[in-house]
Amino acid sequence: MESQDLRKAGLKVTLPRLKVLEILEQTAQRHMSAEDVYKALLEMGEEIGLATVYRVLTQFEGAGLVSRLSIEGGHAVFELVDGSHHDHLLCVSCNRIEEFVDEVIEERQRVIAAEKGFEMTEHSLYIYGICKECQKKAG
Amino acid sequence: MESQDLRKAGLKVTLPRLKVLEILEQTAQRHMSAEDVYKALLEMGEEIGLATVYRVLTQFEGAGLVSRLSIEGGHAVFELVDGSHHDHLLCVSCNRIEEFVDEVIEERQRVIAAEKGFEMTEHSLYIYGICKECQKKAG
DNA sequence: AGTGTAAATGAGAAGAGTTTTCATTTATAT
DNA sequence: ATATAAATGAAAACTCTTCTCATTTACACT
Ligand SMILES: [Mn+2]
Ligand SMILES: [Mn+2]
Ligand SMILES: [Zn+2]
Ligand SMILES: [Zn+2]
Repeated sequence: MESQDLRKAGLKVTLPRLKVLEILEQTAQRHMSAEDVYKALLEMGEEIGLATVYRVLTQFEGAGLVSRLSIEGGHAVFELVDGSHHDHLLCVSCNRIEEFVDEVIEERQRVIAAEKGFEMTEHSLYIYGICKECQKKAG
Repeated sequence: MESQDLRKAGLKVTLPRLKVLEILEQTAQRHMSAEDVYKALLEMGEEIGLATVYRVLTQFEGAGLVSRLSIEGGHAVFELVDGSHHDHLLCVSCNRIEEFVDEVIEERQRVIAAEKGFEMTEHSLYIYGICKECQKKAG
């Protein structure tokens, strides 16, 4: 029951918020742009404005329910937070997104930040490339 | 003499291109937005349009003379390519940018891409945090 | 040096993605 | 039920960047 998650975040339980959560939970694609969410809502018969979708996603991000990927050149993409941090591989040809966790990289980042005297708050790591399927298609 | 670099890249040797190169070479700040370059040109007395600055920087990027950082939420930032690849640390408080190279991370990225069947074309890694100076100021 | 032609430029319009504004509606505490 | 603060929708605004198109420029070839 996600009404509780909303209340915990200090957010009123509204239809747009519940529906956006529902989309994020039930969608086949884990990573969705605001536009994707907006269209999924329309297909579901919910006429929720795009501005509201942006607002709600941003609030969810603030509440730690959702994380935002800022992909080079493109739209922001959102995904439900499900506990653990991970980074991403992106196919530049078909936009497929894969996830990975690498403790070696995570640790090196901490060391580098410490060496430079930085108090690390976060990091963003994207590996761009051509996925297996797209390599096949290209021959 | 950088006219040669331009010619090698198949670009005509024009005043805007020479001046943008000059700015990038002589500036104190290694990392500059298009706007920064534009303003530096104005201060130098060169009335070169912002659209031209964007065009020239994008062409320089294509020619491998310049690389572009896509920083979360903000403007793109450009820097002269000087041989080796490096990644960046960014202070979220004062926008200071520091550079680092870490072969362990570079290698792990190759391994991860290979494991996922990706042909890696590039990567982007930013460590966000608070720099030493800003930590002092904040107490 | 002069000429032709393709490329480059400047100014402003357009574009994409996202945020803001503001009048109206809604959730929720009383 | 009522009051009130918060949320919403629609459109406008915003920011950064690219495009359009008329004019200018670089440079290959006389
Ligand atoms: Mn993910
Ligand atoms: Mn750099
Ligand atoms: Zn692909
Ligand atoms: Zn700082």
